[in-house]
Amino acid sequence: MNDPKDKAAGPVPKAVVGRLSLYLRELEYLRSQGLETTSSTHLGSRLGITDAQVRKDLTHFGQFGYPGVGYRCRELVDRIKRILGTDRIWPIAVVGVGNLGRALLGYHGFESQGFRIEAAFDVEPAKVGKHVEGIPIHHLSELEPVVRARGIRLAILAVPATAAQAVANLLAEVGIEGILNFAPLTITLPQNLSSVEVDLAIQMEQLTFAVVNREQKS
Amino acid sequence: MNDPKDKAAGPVPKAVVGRLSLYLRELEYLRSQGLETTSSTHLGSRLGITDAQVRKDLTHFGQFGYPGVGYRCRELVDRIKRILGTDRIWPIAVVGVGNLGRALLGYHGFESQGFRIEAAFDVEPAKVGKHVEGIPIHHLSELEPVVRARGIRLAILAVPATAAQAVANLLAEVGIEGILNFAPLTITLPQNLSSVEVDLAIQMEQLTFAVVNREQKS
DNA sequence: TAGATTGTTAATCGATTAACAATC
DNA sequence: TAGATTGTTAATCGATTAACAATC
Repeated sequence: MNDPKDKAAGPVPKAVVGRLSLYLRELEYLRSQGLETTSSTHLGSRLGITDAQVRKDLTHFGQFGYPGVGYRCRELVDRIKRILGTDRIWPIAVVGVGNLGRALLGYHGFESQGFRIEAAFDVEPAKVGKHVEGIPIHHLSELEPVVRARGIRLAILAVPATAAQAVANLLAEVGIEGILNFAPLTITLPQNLSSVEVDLAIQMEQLTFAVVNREQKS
Repeated sequence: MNDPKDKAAGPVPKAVVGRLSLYLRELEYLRSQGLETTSSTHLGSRLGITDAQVRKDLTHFGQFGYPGVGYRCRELVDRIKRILGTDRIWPIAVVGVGNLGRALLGYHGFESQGFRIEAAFDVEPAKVGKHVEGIPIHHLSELEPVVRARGIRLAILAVPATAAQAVANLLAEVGIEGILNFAPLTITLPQNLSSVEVDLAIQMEQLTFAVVNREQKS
């Protein structure tokens, strides 16, 4: 059942996991184009990654390729999904139904990757009880029973920055294991809880830096 | 006017720029708490960054600190903003007014960091001509005149994946210099155009990987 | 077989950390 | 002054790339 080849031997650098997702995305694209096999060179080229890097990254998790042939797209997709944990459906809770939260409830880019938003939470009476995109909005006080009933392990945190730490604490209490945090601040969490930060203003700043400093590069 | 100390000598690693944004965010928080000075140790601690790293990062751009004293928060905020290019207001165009685009039009996390969404674009007749959050939605064919009239240099790409490359080409044609890309694919761009990718499904995958592989870490 | 491409080792490169003289 | 903290150099660590025998 659990092919040991899919388990990493040592600790895996974060950068490698990020590239794994890129490989997965690219492989799914290649498959949609009708390709059955690909090579490390081909796979990396559009992503700006060298062939050696692609092979090295994959060997963290086992052997996936066929010398002289390359990689079978379908097989590699399955393997990477298993490594990332997206070979199953993850029910998700969205906490905070403001502009961003509402958009995420309607975002269709999650489904195909194994994520299903099952419940939303807010504290505003005007929102509680309504449905958005078919997803029920519960009061935050309902968090624990809903999370338990639905087997939700991951949450998207889309509340205002001022409320983020308190809500994060609550998520930790009810046993949530991973948080995708859109609030623009560092939240402190118990170490048995993982988080990934998405700070949109910071992403924009990376862009302005690149634009402002471009002249020097060329 | 342009203090040469704010210019990097050599090329700056991408990771350094990312941390610069984190320092900025943390410094603004510290200021909101009433602190006037801080130290490399203090600044890095909440971010999980060593004092040596903080100092090293900053010295890429000049000397900002006072031995024995630390860094003056206000001064360092101003300096980092100048480095990132956010010491001014950047007018932004949002292209694609679906769920995500609409949320971004109402997202208030941009304003305080120097970004102002000035115009939105779509091709759906039902949307064109309307206003969302006070921002006018133009037809995509109006891109060039609006971008020129408003001095827009940056765009947020929030169109479906299938349209992303074509719209990106259009953005390049009208002279946009930077793109924040929410479409889950690699777009190819002329090299005088920078882009930053935000793929939400990939962020979720980083989270599932962390959750699924946590046991091994401890 | 010849050609292609893997997995892996060794070499290179770059980034992080430790240490400390200089400074306030 | 003594204490604190910087900027910077040298040492360490880790990640990327190059090269190539093994394999299909």
